[in-house]
Amino acid sequence: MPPRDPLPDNGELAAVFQTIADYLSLDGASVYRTLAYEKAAESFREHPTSVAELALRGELRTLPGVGQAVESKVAEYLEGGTITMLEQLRATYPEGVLDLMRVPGVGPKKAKHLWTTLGVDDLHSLREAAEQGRVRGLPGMGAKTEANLLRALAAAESRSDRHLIGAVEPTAERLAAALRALPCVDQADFAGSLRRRRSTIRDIDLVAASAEAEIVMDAFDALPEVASVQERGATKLVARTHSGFSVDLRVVAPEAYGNLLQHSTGSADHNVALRGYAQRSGYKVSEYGIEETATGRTIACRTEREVYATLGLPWIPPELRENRGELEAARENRLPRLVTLADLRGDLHVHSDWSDGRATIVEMARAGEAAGLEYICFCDHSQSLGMGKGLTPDRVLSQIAEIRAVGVTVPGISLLAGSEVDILADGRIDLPDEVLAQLDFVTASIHSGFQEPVDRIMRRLTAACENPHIDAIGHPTGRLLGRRDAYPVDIDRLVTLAVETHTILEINASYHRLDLSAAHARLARDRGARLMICSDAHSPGGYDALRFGVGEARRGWVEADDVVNTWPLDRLRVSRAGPSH
DNA sequence: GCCGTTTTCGGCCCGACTGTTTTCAGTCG
Repeated sequence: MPPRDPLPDNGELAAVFQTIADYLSLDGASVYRTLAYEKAAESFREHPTSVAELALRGELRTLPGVGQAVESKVAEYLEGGTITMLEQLRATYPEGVLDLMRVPGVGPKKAKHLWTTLGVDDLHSLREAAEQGRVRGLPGMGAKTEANLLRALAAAESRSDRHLIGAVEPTAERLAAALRALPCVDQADFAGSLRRRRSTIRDIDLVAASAEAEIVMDAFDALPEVASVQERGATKLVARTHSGFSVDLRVVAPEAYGNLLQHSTGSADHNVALRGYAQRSGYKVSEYGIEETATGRTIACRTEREVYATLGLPWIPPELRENRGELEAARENRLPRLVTLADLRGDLHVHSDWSDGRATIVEMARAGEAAGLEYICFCDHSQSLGMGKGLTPDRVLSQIAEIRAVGVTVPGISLLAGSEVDILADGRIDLPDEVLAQLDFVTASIHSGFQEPVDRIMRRLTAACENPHIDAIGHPTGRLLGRRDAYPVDIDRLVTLAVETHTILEINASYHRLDLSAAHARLARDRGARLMICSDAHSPGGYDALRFGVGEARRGWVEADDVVNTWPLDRLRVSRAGPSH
């Protein structure tokens, strides 16, 4: 039987094997077996080229975590679009039970129990059961569990229809590139919240410059990533991609491309404010041009810069367009000189396979060098991190030696030895001071006790900031976008503390975190706190995340000098030996 | 289920925390 056409992409294969893993955990399979399927899913997700083609060439087992069982299941899926074992699991458990496991506090055991004893088979029936007080009767589940469930469900619902920027951007980039490749298209870009670098995005806004809107829209409709077109007018269409994103495409004549790009980039608040400002200066702004009210003359702008220039303003970076003072700043010529990706000289938060990273110190060093970095700091987890992967004091000392040794063999990049040390629930730091003192740079993070009240959390953060060996606080609020809210942090007090103790606050660039958030980063920066934008890379490709961190920082009006990893290493070293240490 | 100079079986995934317990199961990182 010939393989399916078109071949499934890596994301689809990863999703299939992740689903098998989820079902197996529900089914009570061995943890190792479940983990094996998860590992295969991750391998597929991470692989840069087509996994399906790799399988057809018989080379699938070159991927880490793929053995005989996974290989034959991929083959089965490529042939028939289905896997017998998965179908059997589907027949046993309603698909909605898997959703239950994504609610914080519900794992496979509770999900299965909720289903077998209460008949709860999706999020909706879980909410009903909790509201009716039926959950608290189950063994191991009391009134508090029930209340936590309801809170988690409410939080999950309020963020349901937004996607993470890192999940959306590759699709948006491919679609924009496909438009640019059309002969009748002069220019095309994504606009909207994605261009403003918001951390979550509802839909993809695309704009194209062309005199042939019909042809552009026909071609777009025919793209392999486009699943269906819901609405279509003369210059605008709304479509859905196979990856589940909603896309708005607007086409305008090249003469007015700047107007459309500006209009579609938004935000709505920025545009309302801009139009008000324009009106007072005698202009009317729309996506088709700027009308001079006195003469009725319309000025079409090919570029966005012309739009702002026509109104007597400098170009405003998209990340600032939220009506949070950017118009006043532009008018008074005091827009910030926002930090850029090119400004970053180093990355102070990188993992290796010494803890939960997937690559060796050499591999991470080479990849950092290839990413254009001058220095990186290995901050592997300390002993309390689970999975037995955190480093004991002895292992930390061995790792320091290894980093020094590798540093000699990879001369193009400076390697620092650090740690991402846990701030334990009682405020203790997970490594003794004499070990911390050996390290070049120490970041302290909270990885447990998220439910604690704000004063307990603050006591822990205070202890970390006041420890002279600790240089930075990692992902300071612990939020996981779309999955988990921040633990309660009094950000005002944390920033004050950071300034007083010269502790750096991280903007963790992983698009699952982006923590500090833009709003918090702006507060920190206004108060003179030092920041760092770090990838938290766990693999060679992980440095890619830096651009998301830069986007979040720019939304927080952060300039290069506010960010210590834009500094040359010498300046960073001097500062570490400075007054606070 | 995967892996391998400790090698074809037996490790791998441990410790903290929460909420419910009267000694611990489930969840999370």
